[in-house]
Amino acid sequence: MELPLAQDDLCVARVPLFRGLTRTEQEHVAALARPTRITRGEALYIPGADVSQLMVVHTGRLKISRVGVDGREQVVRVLEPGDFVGESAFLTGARPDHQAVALEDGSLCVFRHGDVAALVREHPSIGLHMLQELSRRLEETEARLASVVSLDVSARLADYLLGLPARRSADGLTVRLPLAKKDIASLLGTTPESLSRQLRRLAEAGLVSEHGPGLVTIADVDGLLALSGDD
Amino acid sequence: MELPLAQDDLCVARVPLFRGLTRTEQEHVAALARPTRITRGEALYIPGADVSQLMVVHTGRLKISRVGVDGREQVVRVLEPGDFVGESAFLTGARPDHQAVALEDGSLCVFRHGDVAALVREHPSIGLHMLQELSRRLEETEARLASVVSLDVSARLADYLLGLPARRSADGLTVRLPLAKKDIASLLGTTPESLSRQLRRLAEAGLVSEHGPGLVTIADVDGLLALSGDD
DNA sequence: CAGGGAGTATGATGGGTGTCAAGCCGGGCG
DNA sequence: CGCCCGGCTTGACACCCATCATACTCCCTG
Repeated sequence: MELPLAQDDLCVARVPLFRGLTRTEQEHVAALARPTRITRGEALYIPGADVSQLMVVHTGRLKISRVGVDGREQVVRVLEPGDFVGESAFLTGARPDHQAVALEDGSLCVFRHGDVAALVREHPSIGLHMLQELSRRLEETEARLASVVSLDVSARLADYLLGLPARRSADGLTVRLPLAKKDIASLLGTTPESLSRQLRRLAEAGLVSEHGPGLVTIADVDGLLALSGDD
Repeated sequence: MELPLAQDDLCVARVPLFRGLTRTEQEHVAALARPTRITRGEALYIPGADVSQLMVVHTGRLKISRVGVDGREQVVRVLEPGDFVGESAFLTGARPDHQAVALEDGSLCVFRHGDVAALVREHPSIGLHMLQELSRRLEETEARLASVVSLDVSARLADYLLGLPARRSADGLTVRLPLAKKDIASLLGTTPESLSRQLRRLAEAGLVSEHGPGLVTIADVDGLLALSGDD
């Protein structure tokens, strides 16, 4: 019984949702969590499913996406460790119009909605953290909407690259693309073809260069900044 | 002292945020509210302002919009009575990158952030209602993002018209456009010119017709549905 | 190891729509 | 009352970008 307990503990401790709780409170929360393994490509739920749990990502990443009437996929968001899904069913009772797929093997902490409701009432700070997270997501989505409407693909791509975690390297900053290019294209509201073309343009202009699988080094940060929404 | 109290009371009672509270609790909340009048065209706050209050719309409507680097306005959302703004500053401490302008004369109930925090801790249901509202907004914004990316202007316009509150009339359904057409265009992620053209197309196709100021009657609901995202 | 599917790159092409420009109309303010 | 500004419409034009098609590479699986 030692191992699963330790797992729960980790899950609860790392998550912003439960930050600020005392050790004992965290243990109480952990007792309600059901740890679950996920394998790459696995669908946690599909559109219209009855999601009755709040799922907190422990390790691995999830891709949330819609599928349009024509079957085309639209990436909504990518969940990293500490992020959660399933709150909207919990809050509004609505069925999701999107799906969640594991991008890689990983693990989740799953809570039943009823337990979450009790936790929120017992520990208002959990509700406040959820509010903060939803507010952050809303702002991010509004920003993406604005950029799709007002910026062309190259500007959105420049924005995206500049927003990635970067590492100093010999000839500038090096970033690792966290997603398949087709998914990045979808996130940016464009197609893989357009993304490929624009990335080549940036390379031809000497602003960036690609080496290897998903490794991009930014040679001219100011050049990219000028292309992007500026600010 | 009777009149202002009655105003506060109304404000609190009508708002989903404070639904489910007992009479005494509502009175307690009302005591913290500061009623404020707004006049058409007045800016409640501008980008970068220090918003230290949660504002609940009592009467009238507000337009939330961003202004791009080129000065072009992008409508984010329209607030109706019962809706609120200012929660993001309260939750994350961030300055807004958007502005709020009154679409018409009206009134607000304003709460100081500190009071809101206390209220949420005291009455968890308030926090839950805020969560529900943010979750709803997030879903709406994600839906708009998806539609801008995957639907053309005519489909978005059809969607929009079908989503408006309608009244049965002689030759179909009649809706009243709740916004200036330029604002509707912005909301749909397009330009006034394109909106005007597409609306004319719908009229030429016999699907809709315009009479008077912002009055549109939908002659062929199924025709519009076929144009829109279907479902 | 060979097959196959998915992801990606590149080219050609057409269409939707943003942009610029001009004109119209209505309402608000002086 | 009449000016004038802002919203709206219509037209012409260009261009970005989605689409279709093809080909290449890599990884995974049988």
